[in-house]
Amino acid sequence: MSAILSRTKAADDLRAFSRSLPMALLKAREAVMARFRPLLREHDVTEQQWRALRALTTVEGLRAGELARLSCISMPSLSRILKTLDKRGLIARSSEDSDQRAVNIAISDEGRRLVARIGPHSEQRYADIAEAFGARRLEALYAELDALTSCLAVDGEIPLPDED
Amino acid sequence: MSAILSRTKAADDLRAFSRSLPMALLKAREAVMARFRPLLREHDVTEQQWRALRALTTVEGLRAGELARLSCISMPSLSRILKTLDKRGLIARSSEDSDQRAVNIAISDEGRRLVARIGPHSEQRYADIAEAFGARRLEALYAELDALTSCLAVDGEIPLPDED
DNA sequence: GCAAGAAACATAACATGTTAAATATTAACA
DNA sequence: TGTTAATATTTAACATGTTATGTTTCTTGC
Repeated sequence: MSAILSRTKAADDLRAFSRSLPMALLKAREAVMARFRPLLREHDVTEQQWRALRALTTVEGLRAGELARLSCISMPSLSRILKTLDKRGLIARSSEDSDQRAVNIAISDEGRRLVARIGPHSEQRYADIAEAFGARRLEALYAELDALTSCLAVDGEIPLPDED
Repeated sequence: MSAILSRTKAADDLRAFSRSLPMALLKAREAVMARFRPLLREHDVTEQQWRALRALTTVEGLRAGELARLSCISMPSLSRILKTLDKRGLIARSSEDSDQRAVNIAISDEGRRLVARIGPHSEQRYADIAEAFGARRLEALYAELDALTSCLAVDGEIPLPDED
């Protein structure tokens, strides 16, 4: 019976372990990304490269720090990613006149074409997810995720974009 | 006025961009992990090492593949992590008699002591999050995340642990 | 039994995450 | 003005994620 008891205890602990918030978020993200990764891979861009390019299509001429915040990529990673995107001719970098430290980044025509090629497919996959899970339900999940994020945000932290 | 128009358009696109499910999940996860990382760092374990150790306390004697699934770590990563944990004397590896390919992994006494030291603090941070966000609300979020994950799971995919 | 295929891990190669430190430039201020 | 502190970005070092491939060990069909 000790065997049974310990087995039961193990099962309970396991359930507790599986009920970890970071892991729940990780699994959900992984499930979502599984729908996008093949598409991005077909076009030889990584998830992060895609996020950066996508952000660059929304605002012309971003500074590195701004891009990092918008695309949720850490500066060290972004620094490497920009090097790659630059080599591939998908972006252009230029230093700012008013502040020589700053780097201005703009998407190139080729980068824009790449986004234009991938974009529609990405939107389609996104629509598939919304349909499978329920559009309304998905909106509610967004709201809860945003709430959790801002609820846990420390003062010095990056806030969510204004929801005016 | 063209400037105003383009600015408005950019703002709209930006909002659409920020409304990306992968990024919402990423931000939420990041906000949560920000509460745990300092603790883990204090004890010189990474997030993934912690997940592996924690899983190993729930079931004695796991095979590598099982541990990978339970802790949501890919086999290549786990392979490296186990090497590290082994070197640090936190786990023990042994080959299985019935199947020479399989590797049995067990947490060591020292590993168990480490988990015992960190565990309570981790639980405390977890409780803090539950209090800040609302315990009930957090449970609901779990349920939605699990639902999203299984909703998007492809057939060959790893299912969620049984919720009997 | 044995050869072909599957399974369980390990390794390799490249990209990214995380932390700390370096570099260059600007701002602040005594 | 010159020295110090702060800012923007980069680089370094190490750990992990992702994909592909290698290795060993079962399994299966013949």
